[in-house]
Amino acid sequence: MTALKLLREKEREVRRELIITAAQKLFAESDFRKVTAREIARTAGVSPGTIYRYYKNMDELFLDVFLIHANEISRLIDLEYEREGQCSIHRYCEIQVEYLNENMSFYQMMSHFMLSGALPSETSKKMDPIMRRLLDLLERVFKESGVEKDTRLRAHALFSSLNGTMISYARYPGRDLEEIKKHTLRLAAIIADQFSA
Amino acid sequence: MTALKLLREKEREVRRELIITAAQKLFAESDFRKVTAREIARTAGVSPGTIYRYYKNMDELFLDVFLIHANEISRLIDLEYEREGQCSIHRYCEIQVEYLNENMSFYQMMSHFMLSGALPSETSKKMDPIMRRLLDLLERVFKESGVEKDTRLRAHALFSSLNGTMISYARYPGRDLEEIKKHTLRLAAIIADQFSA
Amino acid sequence: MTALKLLREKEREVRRELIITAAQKLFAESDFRKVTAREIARTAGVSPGTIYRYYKNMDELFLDVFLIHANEISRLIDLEYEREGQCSIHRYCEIQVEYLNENMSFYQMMSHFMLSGALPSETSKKMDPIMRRLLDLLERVFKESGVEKDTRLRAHALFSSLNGTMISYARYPGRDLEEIKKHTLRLAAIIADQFSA
Amino acid sequence: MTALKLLREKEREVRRELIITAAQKLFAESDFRKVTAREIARTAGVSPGTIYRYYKNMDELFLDVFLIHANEISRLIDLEYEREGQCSIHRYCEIQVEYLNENMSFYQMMSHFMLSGALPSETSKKMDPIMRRLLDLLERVFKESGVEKDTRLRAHALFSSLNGTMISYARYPGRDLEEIKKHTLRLAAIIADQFSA
DNA sequence: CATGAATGAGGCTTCATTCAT
DNA sequence: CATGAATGAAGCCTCATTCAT
Repeated sequence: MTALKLLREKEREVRRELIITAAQKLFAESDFRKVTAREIARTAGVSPGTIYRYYKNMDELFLDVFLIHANEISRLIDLEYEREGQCSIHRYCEIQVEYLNENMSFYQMMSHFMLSGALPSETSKKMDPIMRRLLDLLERVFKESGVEKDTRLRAHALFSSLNGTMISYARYPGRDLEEIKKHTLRLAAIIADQFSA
Repeated sequence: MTALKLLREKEREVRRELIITAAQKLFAESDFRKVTAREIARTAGVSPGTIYRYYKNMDELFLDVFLIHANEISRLIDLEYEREGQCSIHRYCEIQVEYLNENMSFYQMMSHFMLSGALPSETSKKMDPIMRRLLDLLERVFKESGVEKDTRLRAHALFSSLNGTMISYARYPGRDLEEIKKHTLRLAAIIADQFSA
Repeated sequence: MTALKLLREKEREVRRELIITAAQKLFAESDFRKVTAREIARTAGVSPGTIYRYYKNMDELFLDVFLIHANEISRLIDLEYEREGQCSIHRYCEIQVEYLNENMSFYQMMSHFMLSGALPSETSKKMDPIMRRLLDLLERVFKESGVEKDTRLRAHALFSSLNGTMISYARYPGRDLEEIKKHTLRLAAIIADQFSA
Repeated sequence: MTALKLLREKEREVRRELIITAAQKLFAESDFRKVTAREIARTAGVSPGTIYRYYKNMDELFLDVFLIHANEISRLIDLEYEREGQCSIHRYCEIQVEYLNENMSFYQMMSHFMLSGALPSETSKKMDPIMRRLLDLLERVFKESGVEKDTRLRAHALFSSLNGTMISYARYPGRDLEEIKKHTLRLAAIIADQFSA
């Protein structure tokens, strides 16, 4: 009885994973706004209708991908603490920008949601705690680096500065991915410098 | 003959202006991605087909609006120099963020282009000199503020940080435009601080 | 063995009842064409698949509801006879129209079936005896009211006239349910008058 | 100038006619609710998108067909007056029922709209005058037949009775179109009788 | 050169029905 | 026999772009 239910839930989780993974894959390949429900379904090996058993609509799926990304960055910071016992502002910037370089859909979606006008309350209800957690981590980084004033505000400023850097240079014409990574990391280092002062 | 030609060109310029102005107006009123070619045509008082005599496609028109915005920021900095004889990093940040607050389509479009994948070479050919001019100005601001090292890189970093700030908080759920302006200006001040160190 | 079988059948009957009742409830709440199989299942507390153990498809379920309605009208006429020993044409019209006012899905479904093109023979096999019984009753009403000629035809005519009245005025724009009831009853009275001549 | 405009309007009218005619043709062939926008477009020899240049949505197209039917009935009555100088209740019923037999989509649509719940105000704004005109005509028929009391109400009652007859017997299982026509005309005659009393 | 009607591919989503468990 | 997740065809409609006038 319970075993069956567990199996069901497991399967559900697996299929959801399938869909999300397919979505992420496609988003990574090109502009996420161009990716269609049908494509995701095909890539995930499910039918279009199935997506809607897991997500009320495409925006919900987008949100999910976005939140996964945000969580992953948090996890990377956690990991840094675990491994090194600390995380400098420099290191934080590096981690975030490296992550963004490899997961462009994150700030693509950030833009998507941020520029979409008022988000449905349900959306922001899901988004808020996860973003808060990320900012908490960043605030901690500041504090442990000796910054005492306006740490929350600085966390906001730094986080969005790094995103802006990516948006501004992510696909700068005439540069390939490797160059862009270098450039954005260089910019990140400068920004880190400034924020460490 | 030549007079006629001039007249023709004049008319052409006027119509182009009409279209651009209509587009800007509509973009300002809402999310630019929701604005349709027909709407722009209607607002401009021309037919949809006419838009395509002036722009190969919608993206070209977007680009034009984008470049106008970039130029306007440059002009604002110029103005500051004319009026005050100087422009501090603080003042620069203030000007840019204020402008962005009132012209959201600028960074909306920046996102649009940056996230669209490789830009057509023609696009970047138009974009480059104008962006370069803006960054030149910002570099000058740095230099005159006593910053000597990595001024170009810092210009890049600052510019994109400010944009990122706007994208991240432009439509923060639950805040009205006035609050957002205040918040982003506060963040801009912090960023300015950091970059002035 | 037999006891078990009986139990099984009992259970089957109960579940069928559950489904039908749920369907009727939902049909009563809104336009029956908008009610989905899933909704019915959910309301009945069964799974969507279960519906198909009892009905080959949705149309069969619709038919069942339709027939229940037809039977209920018959029963109301029977009741009238039991209580009053007679049933005038006027009274008949009143009963039918009152019933239709409270069970709009009846003539909604009548329309549905009648307009669907050729009904499957199985459908009409189920429909025929029940409609015949209703018309028998109405014929009897005519006969006992002293009408002798063409009673069957008149029964047909009266029955469908009353339905038509409802369809034409059921949701007359700008009138509420109470007004519609009044209006249709007034029309029914007129029709009754004509048929009593 | 004006000539061109006139031509344009002419063309517009022609294409609209094309669409409507295609729609009517398809409606006549089967259940109008099953007819899709694509089918209509294909039959009319236009693209799906074109339909939406003429109608805001499918319901508007349905409404147009409906109104055309209503007008045609009115015109048939007018014609009868022109030809015969009068129109008896019998004749009226005959005309309506004959028309309905050949244009089943009329009462299909009547049902569709009537059962759809509150009609959009724009819909009823278009519908009202045309239905009123038809009822005016029918009222005149009553008056000229010597009926003096409740003529409006009787007009309502008669009109909807005839529709109901069609809905109830239009596709009565096991009868072909010719039989149904005969049967409904017979019913119409009876109804006419009653209303003439 | 402007017009603007027509195009038609393609988007999202729904829902009756099936079928493995 | 019930379940309910998955299916996938099919619906409506939008909108950038084209092209005959």
